[in-house]
Amino acid sequence: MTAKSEDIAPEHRSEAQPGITSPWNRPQKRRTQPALSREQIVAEAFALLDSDGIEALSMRKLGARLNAGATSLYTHVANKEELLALVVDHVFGELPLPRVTGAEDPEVWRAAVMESCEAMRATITRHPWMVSVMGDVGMIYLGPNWMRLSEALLAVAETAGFEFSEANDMMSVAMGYTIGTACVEAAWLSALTRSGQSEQEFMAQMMPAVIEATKGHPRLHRLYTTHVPDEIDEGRDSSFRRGLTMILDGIEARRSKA
Amino acid sequence: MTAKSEDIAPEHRSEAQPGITSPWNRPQKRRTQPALSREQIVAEAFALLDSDGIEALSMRKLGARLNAGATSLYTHVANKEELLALVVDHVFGELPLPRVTGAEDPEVWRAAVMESCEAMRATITRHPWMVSVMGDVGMIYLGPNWMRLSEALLAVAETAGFEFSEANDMMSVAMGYTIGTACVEAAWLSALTRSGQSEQEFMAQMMPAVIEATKGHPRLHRLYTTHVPDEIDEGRDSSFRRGLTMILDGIEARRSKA
DNA sequence: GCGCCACGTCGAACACTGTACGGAGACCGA
DNA sequence: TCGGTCTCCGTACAGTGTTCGACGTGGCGC
Repeated sequence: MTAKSEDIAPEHRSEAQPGITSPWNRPQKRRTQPALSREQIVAEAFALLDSDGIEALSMRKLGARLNAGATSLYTHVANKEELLALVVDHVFGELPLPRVTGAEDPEVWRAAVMESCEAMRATITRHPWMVSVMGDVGMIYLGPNWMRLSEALLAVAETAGFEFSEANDMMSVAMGYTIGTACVEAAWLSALTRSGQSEQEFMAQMMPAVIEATKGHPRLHRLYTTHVPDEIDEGRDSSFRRGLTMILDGIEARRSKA
Repeated sequence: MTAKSEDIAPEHRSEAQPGITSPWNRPQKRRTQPALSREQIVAEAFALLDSDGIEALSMRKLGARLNAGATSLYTHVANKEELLALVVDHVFGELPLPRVTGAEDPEVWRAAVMESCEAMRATITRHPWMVSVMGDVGMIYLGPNWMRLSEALLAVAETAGFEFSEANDMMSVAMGYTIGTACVEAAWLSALTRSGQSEQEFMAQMMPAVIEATKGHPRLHRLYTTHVPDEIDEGRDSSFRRGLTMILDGIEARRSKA
């Protein structure tokens, strides 16, 4: 489990009693198998990102959490960017795959796409550091979990009767909207988290700046002062769902026209 | 213009001819006004980002390009994050505002929204570093240029006859889709740029990995092997436009139903 | 004219970062 | 028993963002 002193409790490490060798501090049976693994590293990086955010993830801190040296990680991971790519795909692994069976029914495929998009959005907003990461990591669209999800969505669209290129269009529109919206929301949420305040407090504190900034912009002024406050949290959920519904309407209309 | 030697051409700097004082190298009229300005710094950061990418932007390098010390920047900008926020809004300043007049005509408002979204997407893909930046910078939605644009889009929707909250929904759907799509594209483009190859070369080199990754995913395999190659560049443009059209269809349908 | 103060600039320093390199130890097959 | 290979990690390097204090200058009150 640990790397520096395998299977020995911390209080019995050789550093604690230098020079003396006893049955308790003598390193025994060292490393029959690698102490670190890629999965372990990715999982711990994930946990660190979730608890302390993106700026807290350094190779040294991650190594420390694994009871390992910073440079040990490089035998399992090429560099930090690759690690981040692995973590992102790991997160996508949390997402449930949409059900394909029965997708001939418009109600069913719409619900399937809707659920997938909502799950994706929930995942991104639950792990707001993903927004920073996705910008730095160019290639995440070849990760196994992302591919599984894409394939399943294409299968849903195909079963629903979409032409191949239509299915592709549908998927990129729905996912594009989902990712864009979720990223904007996540940026807000991570600013919120960094401030350490509740959303109400944060907005109250932000209010003077908002009023100043919306000077000369009556519609935005109205939007920020009257519209936002009364639908603070699930307002975002329903807004997202409304948008996605409109998009699916557009997709369906286009198909029935053809 | 420069900080170390104001208004003296580079070839006449005192470092070039140490000891000798002549009318050309003698520092004259030192600093009647601050040598650096926020606008200057933002503009130079913008240029540096465009030419060398996000990882090349450091306070020291930026200072050097302005013939100034790194720490001098901090009198004009609180920290790097604030600088990035300023740069992002500076980029949004490039965007043309949509024309509001005549937006009662469905053809007109659709074209206006379309043009704004296409301009936004073009800007993000032309400056791919924006993707990395938007993740780190929480608060960019109070920048003057972003506000100008949002207000104008709301005005278009209002003129088109949308209810206030409908107008807001429309804007967030269209912009969410645009930002999401553009970010995905920009991530690809910046990976492409980093590789230093043409898109064809890059894809050819990537092909084995793609084929490996799409094993067991027949639809993705077909998508990546037959669909992409023949629409390499403006394929993305037309794909984006198709998606946006479908979205606007959905928006319009929802409105006429109500 | 003189003194003073505020302001913009910057060198040095601090605490960190990612990662290349080489050594050290332990396992496995011969 | 002897390499060879694999994993781990201490050290080191080049860089990062940012703080602090010093320094020179220009403008202002007197």
